[in-house]
Amino acid sequence: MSPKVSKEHKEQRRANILNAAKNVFIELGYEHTTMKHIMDETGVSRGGLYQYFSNKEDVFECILEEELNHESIEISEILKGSVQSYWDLLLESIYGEERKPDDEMDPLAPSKLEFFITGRNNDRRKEYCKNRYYNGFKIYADIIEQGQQDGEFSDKFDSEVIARSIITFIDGLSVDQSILSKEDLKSKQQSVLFLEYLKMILEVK
Amino acid sequence: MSPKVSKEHKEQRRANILNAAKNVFIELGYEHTTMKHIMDETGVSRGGLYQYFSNKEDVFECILEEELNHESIEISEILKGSVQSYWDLLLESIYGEERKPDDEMDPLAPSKLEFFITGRNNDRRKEYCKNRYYNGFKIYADIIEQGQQDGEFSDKFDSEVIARSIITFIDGLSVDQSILSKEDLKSKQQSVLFLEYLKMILEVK
DNA sequence: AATTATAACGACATAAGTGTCGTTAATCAA
DNA sequence: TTGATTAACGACACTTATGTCGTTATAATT
Repeated sequence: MSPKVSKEHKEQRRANILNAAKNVFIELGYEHTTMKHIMDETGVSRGGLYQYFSNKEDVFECILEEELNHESIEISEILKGSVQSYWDLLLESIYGEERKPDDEMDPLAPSKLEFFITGRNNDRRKEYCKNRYYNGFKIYADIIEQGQQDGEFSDKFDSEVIARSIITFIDGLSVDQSILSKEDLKSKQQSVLFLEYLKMILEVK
Repeated sequence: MSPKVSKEHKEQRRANILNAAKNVFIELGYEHTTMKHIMDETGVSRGGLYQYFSNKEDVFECILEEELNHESIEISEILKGSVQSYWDLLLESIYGEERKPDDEMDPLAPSKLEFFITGRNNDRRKEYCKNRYYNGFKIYADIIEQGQQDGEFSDKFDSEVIARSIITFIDGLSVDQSILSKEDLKSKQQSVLFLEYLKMILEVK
C-alpha cells in the first residue's frame, strides 16, 4: 500500500519483518521455520518479504547482525568504563551489567546453535561462525591477559585456554538449556561453580 | 533378491543400512540427510529401506540405540572392574579406557546435537533426550558421590552440580568441535584444564 | 518340480517449500 | 489532474522429499 515511500518507512517495515521473524525462529527453531511462517507472522505477502530478504538464511543473518551491533556497543562501553578490577570486567563481559549469573538465557540461543551446527558443511557459514567465535574469544582472552599482566590474575594458566573454556562452558549451557527445562538444568548453580573455578585458576582475591 | 529369508540375513541387512546411514549422517548432518541419501549409500531401494525403518527419525534413533547398548555394556564393565580409585573411575567414564583426553571426538556428535536441538519442540523427542541426559548424569553423580562418601573426594561441592558441569563441558566441546577445526578448538588443552578444575574442587590427591 | 511366502523393488500420488514475475495500486512530482 | 515510480501482492512453475502400494522374483518348503 505504499510505493515511492520514505526511507524511514522501508526501514520500519524491514525492522517489523526482522522482529516478527525473530519470534518465529524462537518458537519454531531455525530449521523448521519457513518463509511462509515469517510471512504469516509479519502479515506480509510472499513478494513483499522477498523484496527485503532473499531467503531464510538472509533473514536470520540479519537478525544476528543486529544483535551483534548492540552487543559490540555494550562491550565497548564496558571497556571504556573505569577498570577498577579485571575480575569485574570479566564478570560483566560474561553476564552483562548484572555481573552475576541467573537462570535466564537468550531465547534465540537454541536457534543460533541450529544455524551454526547445521551450517557446518557450508564454507561461507563456517567462516561466519569462526569469526563470531573469535570475536567472543578475543574479548575474554584480552581481559584475562591484561589482568595477568596487571598482576590481578595468576598467570599459571594460559589466558587463551581459559578464554576458550569460558566459551565452551557457555555453549554447553546453551545446548543443555535447549533440551532441558530451566529447573532441570540448574544453570545458576552451575554458573556459580564455574565462577569458583575461574577464581581458583586465576587466583582472584 | 531374497524372500522368506533367514533371520540372520535380515539382521545383516538392517545392520548394513544402519551402518551406511551412520556414515551419511556423519557427512551431511541429521537435518540435511534424506532417505534418498541413505538409500543411495546403502544401495537399497526406497521400498527396501522403508521395510526396515519407517522414517529418518526412526533410522537415527536406532543408531543411537545401538550405541547406547555398547556404551552401557562398557560402563557396566568399568563399574564391575577393580575400584582402586574413584578418580580413575571418573576419568574412565569420561574418556573411556584411555583415561585421558585427546583431540578425537565422536564423529556423529554434531548430528546428535542437531537431532536433539531441532527436536526440542517435540514432546516425545524431548523425553528421549532428557532420559539420555539423566543416564549420563547418574553415572557421574554416583561415582562422585561414592567417592565423597569414601573420603577420596572432598564434599565441599554438591556431587550433582559437578556431574552436571561435566556434561555441560562435554556438550560445549561438542558444539565448538562441530563449528571449529580440530586445531582451532584445542580440546585437549581445554580438557586438561578441566581436569585440573575437577581435581581442585574434588581435592584429589 | 511346483508351490508359497515375502524381500526387494521402483513408479506414483501427495505434500510442502522456494523464488519469480506480471499486476495492482498508492504516493510523490510536475 | 496527470503521469511516473515502485512497494506490495499473490498466482505460478519448479523442485524436492515423503510414504505407499502393486509387481516381481527368489529362497525355502513340500
